[in-house]
Amino acid sequence: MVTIKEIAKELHLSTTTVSNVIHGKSWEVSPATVRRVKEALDRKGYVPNLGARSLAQKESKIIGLALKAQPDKAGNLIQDPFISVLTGAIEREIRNEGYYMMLYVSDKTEEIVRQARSWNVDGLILMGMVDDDGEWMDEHFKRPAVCVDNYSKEGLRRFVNIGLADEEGGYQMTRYLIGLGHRRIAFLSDGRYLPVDLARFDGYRRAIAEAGIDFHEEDSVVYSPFEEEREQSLAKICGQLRHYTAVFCVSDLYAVQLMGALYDRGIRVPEDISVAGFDDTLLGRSHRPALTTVRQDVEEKGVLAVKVIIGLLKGEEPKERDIRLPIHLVPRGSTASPGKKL
Amino acid sequence: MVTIKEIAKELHLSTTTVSNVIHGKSWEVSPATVRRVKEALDRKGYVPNLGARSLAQKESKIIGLALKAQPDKAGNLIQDPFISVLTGAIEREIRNEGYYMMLYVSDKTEEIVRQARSWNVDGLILMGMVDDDGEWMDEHFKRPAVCVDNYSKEGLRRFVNIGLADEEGGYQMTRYLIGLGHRRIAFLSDGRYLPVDLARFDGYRRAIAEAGIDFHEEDSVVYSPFEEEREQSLAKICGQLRHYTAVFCVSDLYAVQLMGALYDRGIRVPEDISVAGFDDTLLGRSHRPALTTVRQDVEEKGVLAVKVIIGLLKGEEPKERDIRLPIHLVPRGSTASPGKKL
DNA sequence: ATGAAAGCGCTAACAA
DNA sequence: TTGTTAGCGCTTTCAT
Repeated sequence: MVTIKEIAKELHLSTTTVSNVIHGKSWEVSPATVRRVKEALDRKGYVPNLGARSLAQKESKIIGLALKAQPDKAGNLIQDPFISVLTGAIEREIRNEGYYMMLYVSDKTEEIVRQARSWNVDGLILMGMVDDDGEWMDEHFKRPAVCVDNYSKEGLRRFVNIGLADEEGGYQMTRYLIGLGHRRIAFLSDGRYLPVDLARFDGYRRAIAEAGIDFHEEDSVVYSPFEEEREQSLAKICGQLRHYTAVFCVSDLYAVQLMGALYDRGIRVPEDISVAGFDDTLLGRSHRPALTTVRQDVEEKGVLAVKVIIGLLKGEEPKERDIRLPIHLVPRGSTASPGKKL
Repeated sequence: MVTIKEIAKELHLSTTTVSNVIHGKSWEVSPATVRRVKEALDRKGYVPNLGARSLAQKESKIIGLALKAQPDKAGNLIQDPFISVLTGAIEREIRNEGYYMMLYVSDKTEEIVRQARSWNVDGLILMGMVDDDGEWMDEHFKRPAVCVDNYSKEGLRRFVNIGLADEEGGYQMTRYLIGLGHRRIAFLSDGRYLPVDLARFDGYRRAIAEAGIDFHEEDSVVYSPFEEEREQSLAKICGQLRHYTAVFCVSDLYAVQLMGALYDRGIRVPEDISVAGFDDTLLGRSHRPALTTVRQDVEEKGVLAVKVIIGLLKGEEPKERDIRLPIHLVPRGSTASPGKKL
C-alpha cells in the first residue's frame, strides 16, 4: 500500500504538501504541484489509511450502530424486519454523509461502549436501550449519541431520542375498532413489557376507557413468540379469543402469526374475528386478508437518526430532545364490523 | 481516554511492560507487576485504541461485509429477508471470533475495495458480485475474501465461494410438482437473470425435459417487482397463468406477492393453481396457505462464510473453493395435485 | 524482568 | 508555496 511519504519522496515534495492536496486545501499549494500530486496519487492508487488518520486527528469518521439485544432474545436480531429496514436506511445515510458504519449487536451495554471507544467512534446510534443502561452509557461514553425508540426516564436523558407516537397509535387503532362496532377487544403482546409495547397498550386503554368499556386483566393476552412455546401459546390464545370480536396485536409479526393459527383452526378473519397489527411491515401487507395496521415510517426514522447525529457532530444543538414521528392508520381487509359474524 | 503511556507513568513502568500485560505475555513479567498493572488498567477503565494498534501491527481485526447492490435496485437492500438474516448471522460470528464488522453497501466495486483498503480490513465477505467485478477485485484487493452466492467464471475464481445447490433445488421442486401430476408448470422470475436465478431455472428445465414435457418460451413468466410496475405486472401474470396448473417462483418473496394477487382475483391456491417458492423465508411460512418451498439454511451460509474467512486469515488452505450447501424440499399447503381443480 | 527507542501513516503547528 | 518536526497510541526489537 502506497503512503503519503512515498508519494512525497517520488515527487521531491514534503508530506505536508501531499496531505494538503489530498485534503483539497488547494490555496496552500501551487496549481502545478496540485496537478503533479494528483496525478501521482492516481497513478499509484493511493488510498488513505484511515486508522492513521483517526489517530492523528481526534475523529474517526466512524458512526457505530449498536443494537442492544434482550438477553432472552438470543437469536438473530436483525432478521426482525423493523430492525433490518432501519439498519439499511441508517447505513445508507451514514455512507452518504461520508462516514463509515460499524455494526455491533450485543446484550451487554459495556461491550457496546467498549467497542465504540476502542474504535474511537465519533458518535453512536443506539437501539433497544432500557433504563438501566442509561447511567452506564452516560458515564462511560462521552460523545454524541442518539437513541431510537427509547422510553427510559433515567440516564439516557442526555441523548436525543427518535421515537414514535406509540400511545397515539394504540389509541387510534383501538378507536377505529370501536368505531367498527367492536366492544370486546383483546390486546395481544409478549410478556416482555417493552416500553414501546406498553405505550401502545396505554393507547388501547385510553381508547376503551373513553368508550366506556371496562378493562379486565384477561383482555391482555400474552403470546410467547419463541420457537418452542409458540404453537402451544397460539393454541391457548385461539381459545381465549373466542370471547372477543377483535384483537389488537402489538406488532405485525405477532398479528400474522396469530392469523396463521386462526386459519389453521378454521376461524375466519375478519368474519369471526378482526385482527389488527402495528408497524406495517411487508409481512402484514403480503398476508391475505391484508392486515389492518398502524403504519410507521421506519426509513424516516433511520434517516432522522443519522441526520441528528451528524448535526450533533457538527456541534449543532438539537431543537428537540424527544422527537416523536407520527403514525398513520392503515385499514385493510383483516378488520370488519362484528356484525358480519352472524 | 487513558492510554498505555499514562498507566505506565503512574506505575513507574515502561509502556512495553504494560503492553505485555495487556497481551497476556505474563511470562515476560513478574506476577507482582502483572497484578499491579491489571489493577490500574481496571481502575482507570483502560480501553485499547484499535486504530493505533492496527497502525502498529499489520492487521486491523476488521472484517468487511460488502453488499454489492445492483444499480437498478436502488432501495434498501438489507430489507430483503435473505440479506438481513445473512447479515445478522455474519455479524454474530465475526463478533464471536473476536473481530469487528464494517458494513458497506454499494453498487460500485471500486468504492467497496477502496473502503476496505482504507480501513485495512483483514478480510472481506462479498455478496452480489458479478463477473465484471472479479478482475477489479482481484487486482486491487490482495487479502483473503470469500464470496457468497457467486457464480462468476472469471476473476472471482481466486476467492472461495459459499453457494447453494440452486440447480438441484430447481430440479427437485419441479420434479415434486410433476410428481403431483402437474404438466403445465410456469417458472416465474424477474427480468434480471441473476446467476442464482438462472441456476434454479436450469434445474426446472432439466426436470421438465426429463419428464418429457416441452418447454415454451412463454412458460417463463417475468415479474417486475418494482413498486411502480408491480401491480400491472401481477395483473398480466394472473392472466398468463390461466393456462397453467402450477407456478414455480424463483423466490418466496415473489411467490407470496403472486399469491396475494391471485387471492385478490378469487383464484384459489392450491385448488386452482399450485404455487411454489424458493428460500423458505418467514414470509412464506406465515402465509396461508403456507408456501411450499425449497429451504436453504441462510444462517449456516453466514456461519460458514465467517468460518472460511477466519481460516484464511490463519493461513489455512480451504479444502474446497466452491462450496455448495444443500437444499431441502419443504412441501406445504400451497401445492396440491391438479386434480383438485375440478 | 524491565526499559529505551523506533516506527506504523497521517496531520498540523510552525518555520522558512 | 513548501518543508521540518512533533506527536497521535501502540507494538516490537534490542538492550540492559
